[in-house]
Amino acid sequence: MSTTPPESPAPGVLGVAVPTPLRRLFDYRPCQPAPSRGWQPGLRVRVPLGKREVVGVVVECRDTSDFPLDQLKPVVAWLDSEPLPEDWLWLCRFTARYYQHSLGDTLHQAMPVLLRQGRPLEARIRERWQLTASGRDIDLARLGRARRQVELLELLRQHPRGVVSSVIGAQGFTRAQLRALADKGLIDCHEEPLTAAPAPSHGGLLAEPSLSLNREQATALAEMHEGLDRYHPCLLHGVTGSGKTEVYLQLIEAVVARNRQALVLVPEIGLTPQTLARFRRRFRVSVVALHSGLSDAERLDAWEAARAGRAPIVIGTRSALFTPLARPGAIIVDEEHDGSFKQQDSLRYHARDLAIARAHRHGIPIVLGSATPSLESLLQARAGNYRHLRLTRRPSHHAPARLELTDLRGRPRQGGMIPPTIDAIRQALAAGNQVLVFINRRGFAPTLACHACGWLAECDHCDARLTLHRQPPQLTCHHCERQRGLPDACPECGSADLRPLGTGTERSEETLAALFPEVPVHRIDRDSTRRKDALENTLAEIRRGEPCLLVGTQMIAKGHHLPHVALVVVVNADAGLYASDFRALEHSAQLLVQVAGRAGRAERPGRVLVQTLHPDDPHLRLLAESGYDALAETLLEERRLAALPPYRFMALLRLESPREADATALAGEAAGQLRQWLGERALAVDCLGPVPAPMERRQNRYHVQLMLSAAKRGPLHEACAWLTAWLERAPGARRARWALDVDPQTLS
DNA sequence: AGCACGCCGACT
DNA sequence: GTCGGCGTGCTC
Repeated sequence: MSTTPPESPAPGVLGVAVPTPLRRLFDYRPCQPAPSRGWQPGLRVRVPLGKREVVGVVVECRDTSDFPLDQLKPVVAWLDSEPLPEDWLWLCRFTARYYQHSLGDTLHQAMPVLLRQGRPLEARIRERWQLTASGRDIDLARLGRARRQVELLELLRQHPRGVVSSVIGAQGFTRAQLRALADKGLIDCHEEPLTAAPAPSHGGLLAEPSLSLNREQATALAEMHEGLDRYHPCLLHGVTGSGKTEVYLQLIEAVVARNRQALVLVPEIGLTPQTLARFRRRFRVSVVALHSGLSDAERLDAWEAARAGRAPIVIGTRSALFTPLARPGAIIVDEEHDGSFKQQDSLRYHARDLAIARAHRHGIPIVLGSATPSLESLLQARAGNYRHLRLTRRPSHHAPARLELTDLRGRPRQGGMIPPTIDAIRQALAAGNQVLVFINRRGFAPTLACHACGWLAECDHCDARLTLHRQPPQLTCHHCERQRGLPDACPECGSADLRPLGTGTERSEETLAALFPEVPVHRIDRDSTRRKDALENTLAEIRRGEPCLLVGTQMIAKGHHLPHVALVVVVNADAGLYASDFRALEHSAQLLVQVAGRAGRAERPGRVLVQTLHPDDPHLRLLAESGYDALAETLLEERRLAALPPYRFMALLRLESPREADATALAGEAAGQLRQWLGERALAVDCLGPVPAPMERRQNRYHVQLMLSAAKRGPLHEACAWLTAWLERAPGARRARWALDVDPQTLS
């Protein structure tokens, strides 16, 4: 710190954000003594709240309160002497405001668990032992009979940069032996953070050389290089296999070379050991990965290292967006169209959108990468707000595999597949290739039906069919996870003629195993990969390249390189074609392209067979014949004509209650009040509803919604702010749970 | 959200 | 007699 902060008088009141859903600050009196550098926004404090004590964050320091001053409780204790980073605080405040969420709750979610619990924010320390000059020179014979001390010296001689005490302990040396050598002046130790960057070694930043770039990649990278010191959003729009990752790596290289940090966000399914390994192989500096396997302590270490600037490269999923950075240099959002960037409960933020805001605030470049960009990002690029950088070439020089639509109508199916499909699989296997069969439904069959009376197995708690599973045999609801045993007879008519209806991954696996007994069949879905490492083991087996069949859900479509797959079969492409959700087409096109991209990645062109009941569907045909970009243009135009996002902004008020009437009544009252308020101010915001949610009953709760939309964000935001304030005060608002979803990703 | 209080039904 | 169901209200 070069300058001391201007002496400000001790504030009489602290506005504290506490972890409750209430969208306001709670005021407290400062405690004695004050933190050494005075009271400042960003300090964590322990405060009394009702009957309990919670960890809050000071947000305002002032001298007045709307609450009676004599009723203010004092802060119990401060937990930081230095505030949490200002940028981080800014990001949380922006997020809370944009998504109409409580600031206290937002701050809590943006913090590692241990900070929420009041743990101090400091680097954990370890000891590193090294030889002193005399330790280096001494003749080992002079240590006499102290055999272990000699061995310890020898160990340290092999490691000129020192050895940490945990390693020394693991080798069976004792504290006493260390002390003895230290007392003789032969060794000494210093303390370093547990997450200390490896000492700079010769050979520079890279551990392996960069790959050479083709012209398009080089152009994209040069474009990014030009804007390293300013907000510079780029849409890196590159077909599968066009080398987006190499562009990311070289951008990161430039950022780290300037002593700045890079933050990389990947979809939930994209943070695979291979992805991580590729980053770690390339750089000599540490790559901090925030994945689900970390303990709370490791998460805090990573957060602290990033905040202190010791982590040059941070990579993680959605929540990693909230990692503080001491010297932000660039943000990369890979597969920016992926749905997992939007949190679907509680604080419903979109990490990609917040990443844009964050990059803007920091004044740094941001790269959104995708083979199938979201319509939102495409529109921004088209409007000139994002630089549109295209990568159209694949190193293998094949065009990406074409989708071949095959007509399911009137043909017999086995495991969901028609004879020509099965023939194609046979040929591909005979040629020594691997085949991927994609079905976006896990389980054996989507439901169980009575052939005598038409009864269907339905969930008691949701408006949904139960999925039939074979391993283990039971009926499961995929919406509430309830499980039931298989009935022996139809509960309606008593008939024993119960049959599976439709096809899931288990059933295709079974059919394929019977049809092709000579090759192994690997199933990859949430059920088969529940065991830890199961997915990685299966993928390792597949990468060996022996002919085999892969059956899986979208889990297999995303992120994995499967170079030996020559044929991809999409069992049913129709799910997204006629769904009620306006984004269903966009998402299913992205998924189809993603799946198709698995075919022919190595030196062979691949085939993609897409089975459909609607081979003449214009959207499907456009996708198959002209590709994603052409379809996206059409979809954009349709959205514009229908006044839907991204041409209009939306917010969804979701209400739920065990009694339908409670949710509907509250929604109706809120709608009435809001419409009146909108009318008085002549605000251009539409309010539709209350309408039942697409699946009205889930887990025995009834879901109702109110849809707000507007051509401009401003009025919509105002309406949302007013609505949440009204609901928070409304007397009957506790009869139903409610949540506002700004920029909803799905309407269900 | 927690966590209290408070008032009515079936049990050791 | 009390254990406990969830309606209602409050948290600086």
